[in-house]
Formats: sequence, C-alpha cells, structure tokens
Amino acid sequence: MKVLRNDQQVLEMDFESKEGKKAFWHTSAHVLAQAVKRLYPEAKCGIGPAIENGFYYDFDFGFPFSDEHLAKVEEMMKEIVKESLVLSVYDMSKEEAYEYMKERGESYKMELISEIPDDERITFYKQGDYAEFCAGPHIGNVSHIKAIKLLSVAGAYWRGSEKNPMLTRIYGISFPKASMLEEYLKQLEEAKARDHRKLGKELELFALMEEGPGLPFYFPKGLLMKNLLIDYWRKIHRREGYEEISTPMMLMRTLWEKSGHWDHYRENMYTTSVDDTDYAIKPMNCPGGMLVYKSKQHSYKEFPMRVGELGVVHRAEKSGTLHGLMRARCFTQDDAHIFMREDQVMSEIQGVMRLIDEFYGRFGFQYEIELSTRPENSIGSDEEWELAIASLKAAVEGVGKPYEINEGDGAFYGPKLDFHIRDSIGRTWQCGTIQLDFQLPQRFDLDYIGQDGEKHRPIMLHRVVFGSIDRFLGILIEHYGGKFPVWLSPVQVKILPVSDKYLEYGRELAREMRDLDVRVELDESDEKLGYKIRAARMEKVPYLIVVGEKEEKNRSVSVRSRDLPNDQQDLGEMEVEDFVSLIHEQEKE
RNA sequence: GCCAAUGUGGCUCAGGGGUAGAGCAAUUCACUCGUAAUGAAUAGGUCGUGGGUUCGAUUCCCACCAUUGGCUCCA
Repeated sequence: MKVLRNDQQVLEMDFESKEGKKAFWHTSAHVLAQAVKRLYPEAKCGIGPAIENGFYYDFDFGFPFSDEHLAKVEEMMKEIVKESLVLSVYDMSKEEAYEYMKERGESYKMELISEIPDDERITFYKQGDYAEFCAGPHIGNVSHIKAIKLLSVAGAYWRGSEKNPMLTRIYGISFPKASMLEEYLKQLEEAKARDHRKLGKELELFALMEEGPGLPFYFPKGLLMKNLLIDYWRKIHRREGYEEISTPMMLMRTLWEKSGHWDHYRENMYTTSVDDTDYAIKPMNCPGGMLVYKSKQHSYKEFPMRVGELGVVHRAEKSGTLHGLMRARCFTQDDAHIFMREDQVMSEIQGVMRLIDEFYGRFGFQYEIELSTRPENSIGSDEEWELAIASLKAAVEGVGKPYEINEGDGAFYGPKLDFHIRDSIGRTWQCGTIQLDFQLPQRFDLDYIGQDGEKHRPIMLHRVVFGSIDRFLGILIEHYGGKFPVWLSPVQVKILPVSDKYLEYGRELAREMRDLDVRVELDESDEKLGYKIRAARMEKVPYLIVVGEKEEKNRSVSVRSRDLPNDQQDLGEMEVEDFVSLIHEQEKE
C-alpha cells in the first residue's frame, strides 16, 4: 500500500504498521467527509482524525442526524471507494486556503486556518472532487479501503470546549480486507459480552436502579466479592504497617471550606442542612483524616504514620458521565494518608509503589505510571509544587520504573503519580494514585514534635491502590469476563446430584465443605444432570462436582473444571479431602 | 450538563390507533435421570412517568425520568 506525504514522497507501508493504519484511517475519515458533502452539501466539516481504533469526523449538519442518515453515508462511502480515486497533495498560501474554505462555507475550517502563521504554506490532500487541508500522510488510493463500517453517531463539542457549539461526530472503522472487519466486529461483540453491567446482572452481583442513578446496590455475591477484595486489602496493609480508621459520612460545611473542597467542588457535593447548619456528605476522606490527626499531639517517633480508611464517598457526578460501577456517584475508596518527615518521603512513596505492584500483579495486570503536574486552578506556592513534583520524580526514577509526564493534570492541592492498569482486552484504567499534599497540613495547621523538641509541619501524602473498590471490581469483572479465579469466585463449587436420590449426600458434602471454608452451593432443582451442568456453567462456577450412586457409595466426588477445554473438563472421581485441598491450593494463586 | 438513540412480564426481545405476544426463568405435576436444555400445565404486564391529540393511545405529539453510545468533567 502506497502512502503519500506532504513533501510528495511516496512510501510503501503496511496496514499492520502503526503509521500505515493511521494513514489508512485518516484517509477513511476524508472519504467520510467526501460522502457527507456529496449527500449534504450544506454540512460544515470540523476535524476528522484517525484514532486508536478507526477514525471519526465532526460535522455541523444543521439538522438531527439519525441512524438512517448514517446508513446512507456509509453507502456513499462505499461508492466513493469503488471509484478508485487517486490522492494528490499540493499546497497553497494561507490566504488562498482561507478563500477556498470560505467559498465552500466551511466556517470551522476557516477558523483553523486563521490560526496558522501567515507565512506558512498549507497542504491539501485531494481525492476526486474533494480536497481538504491536512498534514497527512494519506494512502495513495481510496480503493485500498475494502471494508467500511460507520459505528456510531455522537455529540462532541467543537474543539473540545463546553462553551463551543456541539457538532455531530461520526465514528467509523475501515480495513483493507473484509475479513478483518468481520474479525473486528466479532471482537466488539466479545467485549460487549464481558461488559460488567451485563455480567453484573447475569451473575447477580450488583444492580443500578432508577431510584438511585449512579448508586450501586450490591447483591450477596457481589458484596462477597467486594468483601474479598477488602479482606485482601486489610491483610496486606496490616502487614505494611497501616492502621485503619473510619470517619463520618457527613460533616459540617465549615470543614469543607477549610479544606478547600467547598470552593472547588461544591457543585459536585451532596449537601443538607440540620438546625440551620450546612453539612456536606463526604466526597473525600481527607478532611476527616485531618481531624483524626489533630485529635492528639504527635511525635516524630510515630512517623511514618500510615492511616488507612475504606471510606464511602459520594460525588454528584453529572448525569451523562455515569457508567455502571466504573463511574458511580457512591463508591468506596481504599484511601490512606501517610504523615512523615521530609527524609521519609522517598521511601514512603516507593513503599506505596511496591504495594501497588504487588496488588496489580495478583490480578495479572500490566500497568503504566504517569506523573501529573500543576493544573491551572490550583492552590499553594510555586516552591511547594516544585518540591512536591521533584520528590515524586526522584521516587519513580529511584525504583527505575518508566513513567510519562502528564502536564497540568494534578489535583488542585498537589501533584500525583497515577497508575493505569491494562486489562485483558487492552484497555487502560486509572486506578492507583499517590498524591503529595502540602496544602491540607497547612490549612489544618498539623504539626508534630521533632527530635529537637520544636514543632514541625508533617509532610502528607494521599494514596489509593484500588482507587474505587467498586470500579476495580467492575474492571475485574470485565478482565476475567466473569470467570473469576478461585479465591475471588463468590461460588467456588457447585454440587450437582445426578438425581434427588443423592440430594442428601449432596447436603452432607455441602456442610462438610462449608466447614472447611469452601464457598459451595447445592443444586436442588429437579432437573437432569445435563441441565444442571449447563446452568452452573452459565454461572461460571470454577468447579462442579457431580454426585450419584458411585460417589455416595465411595464417599467421593466427581469433579468438573471450568478452566479446561470442553473435552478435558471431566477430572474424574476424587477423595473429598483431595478436592478441598485442590481448592485451598488454588485460592493462594 | 450537552448531542443522539432507547425504555413492552424477573431476563432477552417481537409487535403496533380498536381488550398485549414469544423464548428463557418462576410455580405445579409426571419422569429419578451420569457430564451444555425431559415433557405437560399454570401464573405473571396501567407497554418508564405525567400531560396532550382522538370516539378510543401501549402505539401519534410534548415534557420529565432512567438507560445506552459519545462530548465535557472526574478532588
């Protein structure tokens, strides 16, 4: 496949290469615009780049754009591709380019051109009757685009700002082979099948109700899983020298004013009033943690002081942002604040990094680190910010992990290290974070008595490992596709009697295994074995045990495993004791 | 919050200006069963909510609520 560049050079590129894909999808976006302009000449074009998977193009149609319109546009694109149009590249002056767009009424393009330096030449890529200014590169001929699918229509603000008009964004994907499109669509289907909202319902883990948008209800199995994550969290944190506290769900407005949250996040806080006093339901745990710290005098000998809180927080997120457990209005943070001296900062940050590494490793997650620096709307002095950023940098570099800098993405009170996990289908999620905070200790006038007998200001950091336990559970559901490892499975074993003649033996087994801390369920339904197996498999239970005449007589179990190919799942008969130790062994993994 | 789409029994979905349909699940009965669905019967719905148009609305129109896909936002 030939690829055309600004400098007229033609390169040979493969679709499988990153650059090749980008050129291919970028050209597809141009074809999309060409199709739109053929069908709706009055439509105005915004921008249309290649993205990670496919491409999009923003348009101002001036009318509601529906799925029927989308289908027509897709058809037109296919026709354009059949015309085998060759792409050419040329340039013109800024004025000429501006005039060209003005003639065509492309006001958004005019705005973009007007921002380019006056003396710069502007490159245009043209295929057939359609030309647009673009930095390229593009594929040499539209006929390479053998398969096209327009995926969705969405609103998107012009240039990403809420203050600008909203354009209609069309998302699409294209490939050089029809089979590749089929494969891609199949992948999308598979991703849909592991959607945590779908599995949450099917596996009876949690639900969201109309009566509480964004406020999850946990069912027994879902809460069991959440508690298993918490048990694990507590075990590791205890080992790492963390103590745990709990602070009130709701505190007075004056506290939030003091912490700065009232100023910065009032519109996202739930508030109420009691006896003429304003209260806010906590959107964060920190201010409560500050009060706990202040409740007594501290000595440097207590440092580093690691104080955890599994705090339930509520944030009034905008309605359009809600997404199952991933973005909810109520969630549990695995928060902790570490108070320390300056000389302990480095080792404490690295300690949290090790902790995060251990946690994510347990779930088989790869992760990436980002360092977020000072945002626009922030508090504190330049010196404090610089010191804080330098400390985080030194700590990451000290452990030798690669990281990227995310300019201006810090919290309003301090910079942070963010940990993005990559799940089994390649998506990334921000979970863990380590945030240095020079603000709150000052605002709350925290102090400790140093070795010199004088009062000093402690350094504090906030950190979470899971982030939101609820969101982390959502990610786990999708990562495992509902097939949880034995230690996390709400039901580890399902007992299936061959007929109800063996129900009593099944009950005995269930009791025996429960006493040995195995999470077991018994299928008491009056169905055939095949049916029971099918039902249990749909519940994604890791082990099924079948009991009938033979097992009852031998006081044994016949085991079937979820995690092997279909024809190898029957593991045969074994002693109950051996089976239980198999489960316990796998719980450690 | 913004743009678009969707909302019908517990679940998945069909239908459509004239008394609401299927499959699965549930319940009951029969079968007592050996590794991915035994058969039969029964019950279950103000068609998201509120207005409007109409002789008549679940269906058409409007508003609201919720959900979905995005955008903005995410301490």
